[in-house]
Amino acid sequence: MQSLCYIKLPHSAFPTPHSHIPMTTSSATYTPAEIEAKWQHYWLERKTFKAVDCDPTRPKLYVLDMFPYPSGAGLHVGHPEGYTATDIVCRYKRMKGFNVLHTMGWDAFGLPAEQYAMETGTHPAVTTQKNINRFRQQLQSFGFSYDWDREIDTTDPKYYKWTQWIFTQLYKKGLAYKAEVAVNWCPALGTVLANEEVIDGHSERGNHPVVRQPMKQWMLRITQYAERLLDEGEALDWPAGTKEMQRNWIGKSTGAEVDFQVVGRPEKIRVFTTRPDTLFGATYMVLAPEHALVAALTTPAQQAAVAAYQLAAKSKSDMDRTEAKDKTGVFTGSYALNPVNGEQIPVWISDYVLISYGHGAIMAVPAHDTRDFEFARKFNIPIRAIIRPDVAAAAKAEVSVDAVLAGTACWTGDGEMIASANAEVSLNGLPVDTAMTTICDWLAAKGLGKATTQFKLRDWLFSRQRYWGEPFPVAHLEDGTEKIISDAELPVLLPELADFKPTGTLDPPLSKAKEWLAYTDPGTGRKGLRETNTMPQWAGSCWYYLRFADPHNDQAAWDPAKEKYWMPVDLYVGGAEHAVLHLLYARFWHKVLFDLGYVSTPEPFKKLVHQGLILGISYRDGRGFPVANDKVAHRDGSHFHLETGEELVEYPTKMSKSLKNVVNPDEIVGQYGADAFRMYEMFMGPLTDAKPWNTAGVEGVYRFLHRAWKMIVGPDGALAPQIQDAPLPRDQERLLHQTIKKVGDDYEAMSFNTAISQLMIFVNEFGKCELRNRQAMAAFVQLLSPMAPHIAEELWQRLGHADTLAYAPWPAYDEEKLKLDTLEIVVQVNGKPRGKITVAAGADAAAVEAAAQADLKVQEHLAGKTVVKVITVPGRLVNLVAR
RNA sequence: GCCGGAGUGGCGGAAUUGGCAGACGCGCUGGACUCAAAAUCCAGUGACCUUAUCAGUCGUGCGGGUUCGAUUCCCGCCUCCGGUACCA
Repeated sequence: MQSLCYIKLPHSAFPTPHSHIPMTTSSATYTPAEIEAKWQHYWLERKTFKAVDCDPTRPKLYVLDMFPYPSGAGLHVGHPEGYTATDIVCRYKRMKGFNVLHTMGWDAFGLPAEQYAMETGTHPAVTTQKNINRFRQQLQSFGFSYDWDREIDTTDPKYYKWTQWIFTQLYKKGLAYKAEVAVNWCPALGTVLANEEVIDGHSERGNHPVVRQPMKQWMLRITQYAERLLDEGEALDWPAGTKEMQRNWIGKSTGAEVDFQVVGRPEKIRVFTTRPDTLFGATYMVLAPEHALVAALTTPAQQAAVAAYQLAAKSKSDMDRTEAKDKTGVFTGSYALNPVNGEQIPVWISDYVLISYGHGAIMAVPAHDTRDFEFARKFNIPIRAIIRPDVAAAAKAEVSVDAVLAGTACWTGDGEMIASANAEVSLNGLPVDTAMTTICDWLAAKGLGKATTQFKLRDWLFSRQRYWGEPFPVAHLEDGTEKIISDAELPVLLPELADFKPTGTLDPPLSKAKEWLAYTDPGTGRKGLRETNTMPQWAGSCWYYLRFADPHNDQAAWDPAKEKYWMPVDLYVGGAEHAVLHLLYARFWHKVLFDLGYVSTPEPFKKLVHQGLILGISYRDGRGFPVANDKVAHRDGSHFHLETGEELVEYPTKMSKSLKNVVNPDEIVGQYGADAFRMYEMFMGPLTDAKPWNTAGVEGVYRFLHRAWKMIVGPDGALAPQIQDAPLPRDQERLLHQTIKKVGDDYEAMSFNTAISQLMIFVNEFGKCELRNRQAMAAFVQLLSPMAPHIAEELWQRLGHADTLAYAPWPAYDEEKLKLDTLEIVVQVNGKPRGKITVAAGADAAAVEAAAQADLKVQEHLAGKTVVKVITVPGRLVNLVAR
């Protein structure tokens, strides 16, 4: 493919268009509303933050926010937290010379819009557009430096055309298939429900019973990528916890599969076990109730009990099953042969064995597995110890070795193999790993089993019985064949249905679109029906970061040259709630696209950061019950119940409508301005920590911005008279250079709260000074600008600069100027600080030590003692150890 | 239960490699300005002891340990938050 890439001149090379908002302001006081409108207008109109494709002259930086679902409620204070952090990084890096890609879009397909539509009769497309407009307006009011020309919307046919195209790529690679899968079917509502809409086996709305109903579903073979998703995730610069969660989700375990011959029948039961070394301890087997062999293995006498159990299991959701604390099960009446010792062991069914993992059947070793132990105890099945517990380990775990050997206690730890031998092989006395390979070799030689690997990860259920999603590019032809829609026929438009309510049958809403449903193959003229399932919300968010590299391309999903230039995403910031699903699905698609040669990197997101939750302030009474904020009176720093007068305790919780502790960012911006809002969000604490919102805290940064303003703007609106070109005194110069270093280092580390502290220290000092060097003021404004860009642009302009400061080179600091002439050294006696001495910066250890010993206070503490040791930390302290 | 993260003043938080705990901000107290208030500015603000100063003792969830020295490292616990759920 030929590159569509071209080099554009930076925006400043073009003449500036006219403007309706005055581009010079002269007010003497800090008026956030006025200057924020002015600069937001300026940036939008001049496209200040346009990312330049394939610019070879600058290093690129792709900084991505998790794009929001544009809900009807608008943004809450949690959204702008991560967005502010990335905006600071972007603005900082532009000044450091990077070509920054920073974009925003809308993950706009999904359930809430459809539900809202059904309640109000408004079409989801209408609600979605309205919500998007609101979100865009809100995000622009924060002054985020997005390249708005790259805005994308997953519900736009120009976008989902390519979502469908990627599906065709997966399909052609054999990674998409249909399978019978149980869905949550609610007969009363006549619809299929998503897992999150089902609570305790009942529908979230209406509380109607929900049953598990098998249905043909599209599945994606993510399991084929399990190993690579695991291995290639290791090296990523992601939070360790997130990588760990993905590892657990993928859930690789190594072990063996073993065949057990059914007694008196031709069938074999295949099981997966991670502990083939415990085969001699297997005293029964368990099949999942849904296992295909259950019918064949059930003896006439057990028929009724087995059927009843199967029925009960069917009506339970996975959740119900796992919440059951007591083990349940039914004997099938059949026996199988333990391959290592030829013993006949009973075959049971129980819902503690899951049909979807391994082979849906297990060998049970009750002596050394807690679940099997509980089951065996309940049903009086023999328990045979084949590991003698390590004495020390057993003592530590408070488990009696004798009890284990007697089969009255369970031991899952290490120990010595016993009673594990047949005529051909013995595991007795072997360590676990050797026993494992020994038995696997024996099983393989006898054709009874082999070493193998299993994953917890399942294939991805990819279809939804919903209206508001991407239609599948698939048609079912009259001759029974399935056709994947050709690229030329894409997009398959979502029909504009007026009625998209559930059909009352298992057919999805799209089956109501009669005209749309009829499909004729443009090549062969063959007729058929379109697929009526839609894709899940994950689909659009699986690749949006790629589209941002080339959002308007109608010839391809993206231009390879642009993809190669911008990818991978250098920094991705978003909530930890997406740690597994979104991030794993996106990695999966990316690897498929990589294998197909459409993208240039095997991993999409180089560095990942999760912002912490912003909590609301809540109150609870003496019994610990929460009290909604509108029922709380505040007096003298204490909190009381409006009705009962009881004193309440303040504590942080997740913001919720019911507690009335949700903070609306629009109100904060309206009252204090976007700059104060942004700074407070960053000042609350470390980005990744959960932290409580306290509106009083906004006052602090708001006051700081006022002080910063007054440091530079005089009472008449002109520059403060203290601002001059005279050189900086030594102390001020040191503070300036310290501040440049500290703020830059903190931005690199995304430690914004400490950068703000340093800027506050700077203003506290310089605000007092009668001489304020103009260059120092300009540098300060630049340091401030990533966090508070509006006030910074305004002050920059007033300091005499004609152009935006967005690309003004970041100030440099001089290591030499950070140094102090004299140092204050702490003198400790036996580790306790007892005095301070002032020494010249270059003083040698002996001189410092002598000065320390000479200090009067130190001498008091040394009285009657002998200094036996002196520890000197250069430039910091002297510790005199005395006896 | 398992996995991950965190416990520091009245509150949010800071502290480089183990080197003055509490930067910065909120709140509070006192003062200046004002007819008064708000705003602003100045000073103080971990606890205890002391009339106060100077000084001293204690202090980073709890109990131990290593070290001249521990918020930081090690061992054992407690509490809170997030994730996960019988994965053989």
